[in-house]
Amino acid sequence: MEDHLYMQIVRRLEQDILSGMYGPSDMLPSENTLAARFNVSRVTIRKSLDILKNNGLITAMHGKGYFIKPPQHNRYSFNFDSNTGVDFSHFQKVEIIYPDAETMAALNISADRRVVAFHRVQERAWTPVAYDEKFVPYERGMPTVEIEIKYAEFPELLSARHSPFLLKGSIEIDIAVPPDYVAKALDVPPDKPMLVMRRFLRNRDGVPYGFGRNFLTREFGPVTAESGYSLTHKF
Amino acid sequence: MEDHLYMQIVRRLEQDILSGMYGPSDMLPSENTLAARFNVSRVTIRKSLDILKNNGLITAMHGKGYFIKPPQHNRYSFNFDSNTGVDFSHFQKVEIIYPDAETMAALNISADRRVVAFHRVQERAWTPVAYDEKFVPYERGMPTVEIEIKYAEFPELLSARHSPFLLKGSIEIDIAVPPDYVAKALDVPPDKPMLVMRRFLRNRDGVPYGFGRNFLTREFGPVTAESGYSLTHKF
DNA sequence: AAGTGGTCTAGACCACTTC
DNA sequence: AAGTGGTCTAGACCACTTT
Repeated sequence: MEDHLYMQIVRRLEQDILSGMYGPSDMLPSENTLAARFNVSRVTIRKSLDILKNNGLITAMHGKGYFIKPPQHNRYSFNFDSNTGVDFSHFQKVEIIYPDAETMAALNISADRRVVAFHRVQERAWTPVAYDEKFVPYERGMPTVEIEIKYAEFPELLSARHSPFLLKGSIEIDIAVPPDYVAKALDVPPDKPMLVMRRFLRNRDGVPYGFGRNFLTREFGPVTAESGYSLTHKF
Repeated sequence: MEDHLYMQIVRRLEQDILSGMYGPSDMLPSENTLAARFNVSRVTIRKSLDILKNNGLITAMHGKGYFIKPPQHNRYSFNFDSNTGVDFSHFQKVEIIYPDAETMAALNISADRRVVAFHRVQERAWTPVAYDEKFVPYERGMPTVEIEIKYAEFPELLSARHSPFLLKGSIEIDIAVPPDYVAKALDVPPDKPMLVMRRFLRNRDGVPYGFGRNFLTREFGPVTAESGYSLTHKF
């Protein structure tokens, strides 16, 4: 338990709000009222209210007051670890190849430019549930493939060589027929569409740095995302 | 342009960090140093640093200092509006029906309990690209279907009747064969799997309040999500 | 001991809203 | 004019890390 004043107040107000003490779009007591009630300075109250604001419980209106805010259900977020829902990551191979059409487009490179490809099968309970492949443009003077293996993570591989904090990531969740080698490795029938997560890493100027595909079997299950408040503690 | 001191400082530090002035896991100058440099009080500097902290650019270590934080690419978020990527929402019908197996499970109700179902086809450029259906347990004393129509949004419908700030939302993105009436309405071949987003609304105790399915055609495109810093302004 | 971030205070002034 | 949130200050004390 945190024993800081502002945290106590945050938890207290959280409880009050979630318990329905205030109706939707009701007003909270003013900063000065709250400061007096909790016997703290206005600065401390403001710190508490700031946290509630950031967590989406309330919004402040200048000159009016603080209002209860219904949870927003239009922004969803989910974790992607390339390890979530996976017991074991069976490394397949690293190779330097000419990219397929999709990889070419994703990395914005021409057909004669080769890429380093990392392949692995992801298992759960000794059953393959996903296939993950990552592509990085191959550059002369790159460390040998053997050395790359220990950087086989993505984007960690890139972080080691480029300014990591310049990178922006995005994911596209789609449905696609996997390449034959993926279907074979996952032991699923070919020509059957699968859930696929395409990952893109770009720098701030939009220049692609890496591209990855993650094919998920039925056993893997759906991709799940959540919305609503973020609370400082559970009830 | 904001002319507040703390915002000027935030933008300035953002630029410095993103331009690569500090290496990864480098230290920022101390609060006192920054306060002196920008000629503001320590409180103001802390407010600026707090914002950078919340946006994921830095982390503070007690007794040590502030450190540049590489962007995290394991948490992704996306918008779901049931209107994004859609021009026009063609309302199909509202009906009170007995639920299918999936809806029964999602709403945790028995087979003899009826549900109110809302159907609509979502179009882009006069072409159907998605089918959206929502299910709510039917209760005696509910307003008539005609009245419900104006609440045909989801979860707004529920918000009006239940404590809205008690609701938690989640989405499952999956691949599924649509029901015949969906395939027909979207003019896609039956028995072909589609991208589907299942939406769940529960209260804080996990009790289901609403369930929805959103079938996306190939024309709709992938679901896209983003990771990385959240910046206070664009460069 | 010196430096760092973390908490908290009392008070000033401003901008906005309501009466 | 009174009340509200928003910005900013100077200063105190604490907890943690380094030297």
